[in-house]
Amino acid sequence: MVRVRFAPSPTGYLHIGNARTALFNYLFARKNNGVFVLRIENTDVERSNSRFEESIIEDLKWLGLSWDEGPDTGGPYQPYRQMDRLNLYREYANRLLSEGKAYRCWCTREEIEKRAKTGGYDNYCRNISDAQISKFQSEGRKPVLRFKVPEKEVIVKDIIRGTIRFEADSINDFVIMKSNEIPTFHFAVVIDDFEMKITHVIRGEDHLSNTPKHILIFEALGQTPPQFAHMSMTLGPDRTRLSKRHGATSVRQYRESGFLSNAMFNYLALLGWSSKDNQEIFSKQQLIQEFSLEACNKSNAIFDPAKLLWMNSQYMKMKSAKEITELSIPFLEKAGYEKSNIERHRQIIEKIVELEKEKFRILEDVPERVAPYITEDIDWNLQLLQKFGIPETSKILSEILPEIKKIEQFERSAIENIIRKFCKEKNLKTGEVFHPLRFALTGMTKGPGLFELMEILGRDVSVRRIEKFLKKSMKDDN
RNA sequence: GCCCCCAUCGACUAGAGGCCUAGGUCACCACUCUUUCAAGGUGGUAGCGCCGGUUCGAUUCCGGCUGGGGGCGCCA
Repeated sequence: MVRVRFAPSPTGYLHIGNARTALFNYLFARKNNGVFVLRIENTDVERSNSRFEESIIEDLKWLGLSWDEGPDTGGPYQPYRQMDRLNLYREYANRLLSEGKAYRCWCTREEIEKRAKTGGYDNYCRNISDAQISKFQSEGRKPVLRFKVPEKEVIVKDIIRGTIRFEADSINDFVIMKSNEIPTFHFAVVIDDFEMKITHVIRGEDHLSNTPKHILIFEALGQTPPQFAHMSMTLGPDRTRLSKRHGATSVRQYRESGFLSNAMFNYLALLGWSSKDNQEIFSKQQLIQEFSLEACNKSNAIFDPAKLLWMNSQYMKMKSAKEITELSIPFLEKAGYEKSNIERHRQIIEKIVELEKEKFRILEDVPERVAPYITEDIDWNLQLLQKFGIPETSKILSEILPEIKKIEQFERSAIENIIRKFCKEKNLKTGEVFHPLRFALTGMTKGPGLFELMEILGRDVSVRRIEKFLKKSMKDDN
């Protein structure tokens, strides 16, 4: 039975890179009918914050990465939390201590730095006398527990990278229990991974160099290490680690600017993994079907928001107008429209969305294009009409207005007939009429087809807007 | 400083010795479609880091160099 885990530390929002790690774990678990575990690694009491834990969980859910297990609380699955498992770590730590595989170290950071020229700790406390220990104790020092690293070469067998050897003396005795009796990452991960019967550790390459430490702990505890798969890292455009200065790097930020969960899911899967047949758009099911660790790329990948944007536009097209409308509501509210106003215009919004759907890249694109249809006051920026000439277009509009008023069935084909007839009679190019008309009606130089647009607006609103526009353009002209 | 990983268009990648005149996608450019903005269609620019081997033949195998990334914390 395949069992994998995603183990974020709640020290910030869910990062794009972490989300990708979570995704790969998830895909691997689902592909193999395995179990996906979420474990919150909150042993850094200084930096951990439950606020971040909550946001990470929300974002994982949003991405559709659901986990399958949790501590026994009776309710829906909670994640495992390391701070709830301290007794467990202490138990194993004591065992290593009593077996002589770990020892107490009393050194201060300053002392270590002073002694060691390069590299880290010099294993000073491995063999100190009882007298020294009493002295340290009497000074009130709190010891840490260090792992006694055996002198042996460690071989890491990695699914993605193959076999990697680490020299015998490349690792110093490292801390496994801090002086506050909380385990360090290296220790807690190992204990949890075998306690949770994790079969495959899929994580970022930044942990590759730490893996020998982990393997050594597994061995000291008489456990067989899980299989490892170290994924390439996600970098920013300047090839350095993706970080805040690269702009939006959290899942949350993309979510809030109107990216679709499925698009993000799909895009992230393509970062460091690809199918053999050039396919780029995958449903979640297809991704689960096709995914394999062996097909993962070894080299680091640069996160490209432009391709994400394209991917998102593809998913926007796939959604129905109804869905897009529904999803847009928060963005319309954010753009300043009252909830009641949005509800009142719901049908109209949906119609516009239907017409404009393939033009949206993200949900945040919706409000602008929907605006003229849910608000009364149009703010005409006459500059935009400059190339047609304000006086000329005003003349055309005042001439066509009576014709529009006369249309009985105010629906697109009737409107089209009248307007095209008008163009012909006046010997005008269609563009000379269509563009000013669209502008007068919506205040925009872009939008749906003119006739569809007018049908949606209705005769009353259309007439009123043209009249209002004429009034404004005359005034500006003088 | 020591250790580890990586190396194909600007980006994501296909390629697992001859199928490569290096393929696809994003971005970019041009053309096209068109009542606008888009979308779409067609085409284009652009890449195997360098030096040695191995081989009849290297993008593909080996070594070195260079470059990039990561690790060496009482952070995870």
